[in-house]
Amino acid sequence: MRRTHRCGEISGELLGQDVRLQGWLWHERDFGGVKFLDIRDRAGFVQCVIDPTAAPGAHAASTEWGAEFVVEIEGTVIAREERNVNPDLPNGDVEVQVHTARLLSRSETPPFVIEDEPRTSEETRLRERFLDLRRAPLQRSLALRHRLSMATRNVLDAAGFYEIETPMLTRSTPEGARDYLVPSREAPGSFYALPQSPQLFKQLLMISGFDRYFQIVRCFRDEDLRADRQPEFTQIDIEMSFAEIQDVRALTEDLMRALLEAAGHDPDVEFGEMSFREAVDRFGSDRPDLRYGRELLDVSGVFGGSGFKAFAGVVASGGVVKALRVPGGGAWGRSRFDKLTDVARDAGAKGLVWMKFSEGEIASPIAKFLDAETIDELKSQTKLEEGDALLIVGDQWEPACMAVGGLRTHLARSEEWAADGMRFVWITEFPLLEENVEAGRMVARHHPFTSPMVEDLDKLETEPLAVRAQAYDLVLNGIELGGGSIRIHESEVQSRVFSALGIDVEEAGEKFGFLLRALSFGAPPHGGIALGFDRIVMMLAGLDSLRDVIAFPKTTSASDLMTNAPGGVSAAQLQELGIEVVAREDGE
RNA sequence: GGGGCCGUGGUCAAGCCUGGUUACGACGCCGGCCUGUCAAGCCGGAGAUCGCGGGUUCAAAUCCCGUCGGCCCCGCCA
Repeated sequence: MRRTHRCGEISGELLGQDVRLQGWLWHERDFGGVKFLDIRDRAGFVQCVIDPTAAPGAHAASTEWGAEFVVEIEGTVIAREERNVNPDLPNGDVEVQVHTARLLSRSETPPFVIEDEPRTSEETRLRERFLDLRRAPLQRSLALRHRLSMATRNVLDAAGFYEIETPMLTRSTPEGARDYLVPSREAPGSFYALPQSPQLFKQLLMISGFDRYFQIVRCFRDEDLRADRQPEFTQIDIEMSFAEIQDVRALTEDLMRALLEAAGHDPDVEFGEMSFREAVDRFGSDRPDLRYGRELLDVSGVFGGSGFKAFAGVVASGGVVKALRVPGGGAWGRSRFDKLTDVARDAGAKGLVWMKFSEGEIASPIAKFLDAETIDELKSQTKLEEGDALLIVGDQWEPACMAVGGLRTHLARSEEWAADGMRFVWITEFPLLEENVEAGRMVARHHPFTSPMVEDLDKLETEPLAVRAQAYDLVLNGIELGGGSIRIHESEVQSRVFSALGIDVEEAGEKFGFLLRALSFGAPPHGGIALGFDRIVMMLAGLDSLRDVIAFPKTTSASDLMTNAPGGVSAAQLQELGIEVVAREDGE
């Protein structure tokens, strides 16, 4: 017999109705006589009451039940007496008076209690993920995830986009992250790569004339993980033809507003815009969190001719001196500043100079190098007030900004600077290329198919690092939600970019020949964006770990504690693939 | 690749720094009592190779070395 309602759907609107419920026995409260059962399903739970005199059969049947048994009860929805109402529950004003009770499935004693706030380790939760997923917060996360994916499809369908699937078994290409490889049985020694993104395929779809494409698609990157990074993750991948930056951005903003609405947030948000240069200069980050100010201050002028030779030298050689004013920092002791020095070093600084203003006195390790006039100027330029501290780094522009930006981000977390809210900002005008010290050559900052800004095209050969890209990132509260670009649609420009990247004609032909060939057959101008779907769900759910919005996530070492993946395979499987596993030498 | 924190009954966790009788406690579990609770309550009970391996010591959960696993961060990754 089928259920008549979900447990969480029982409410005052059903008073007097007979219902049949099927769900998991959550809590049981047995008073010897009257007994309460909370029956739970994905919609919520409802209290069911068994009166031993009115329903002796049900009372007897339920005596052997335990937590997480799957049960069926039939009963009548009744109002609770005034004194028994639980105002903390959505349906705490009613209960189900049980007539009959039936066991559908037994349960072992669960390793942990299913409850909203888990009193167990994440390790145990991941090992027993099927039980962890029964918890209401995860049920809510995945329900939200579903609503957001539906909203995405609705918005993009209405805007004329086709959802088209692209291969999961593709080929490894240079650039970007490390690939996950899949060995070929037909061609031993050859490998497929799982896609880092469908980048090339979506461009080919544009060249094929599909005009507007999207896909909610799994991507794979074999790199070290973080709370906001999983080895496999989901992107909302979008590409459109005959589009310029503003078209992609406007569409993305429409989509984000729809997603905010679907998640129950105010969709009336502003999308700021800031060039990469401005973001680094003001916030020391290419993904600034605008929920708090604390902008970087440029004090190069103060230190330029000062007695502190290290900074004076930096300024003389074209560098800058950047400072962060920290209210409350005047009370900090030496050890706190030492820790911040470590933070600054992690962020690339050679060192950190601090200065604090407390009880009318300036204290700083470099105070003895500065005359009173310089200190006064520093105080007035930074609007330094009693109780503040200054954190100061001198270096070339980008490393100096990024180091102070690292301090800003670090202190924002420990000092809880961020206010509530959703602060979106587009970061634009990224450098097309950047220097990769390890590789000893240029690499694409976004990817090698990104179009340079037209006005910078001439510098591609002469001053490549000054070339800006038609690329843009969408940042929300300091988290990068995604990024995209207008692509190169002329094979001649593509060849010049490959050349700037140090990819020779032969290599380009071997790895990307199909793209270059496609570009030569009439490629429309096109561009797009890829948004991190897991991150969007995480942000809109107000969570801070991707693992809480993915049904079956992996650990920071890319393993699945439930299935124990990755695992070994049989010798026969390896032989079929022509693969031999060799022991890794120590120290490698 | 590097740094930090952690691993003790089914679960969470104290003890570890300063080595020494039966390893504190809570939740859960089992038994009993209880007719209005909602993390029900009260009484009683069972349950632990202290992640694994080695070392130091008369003696190791505790100190040392290695290793495996989890979390956070840097590098890496968009």
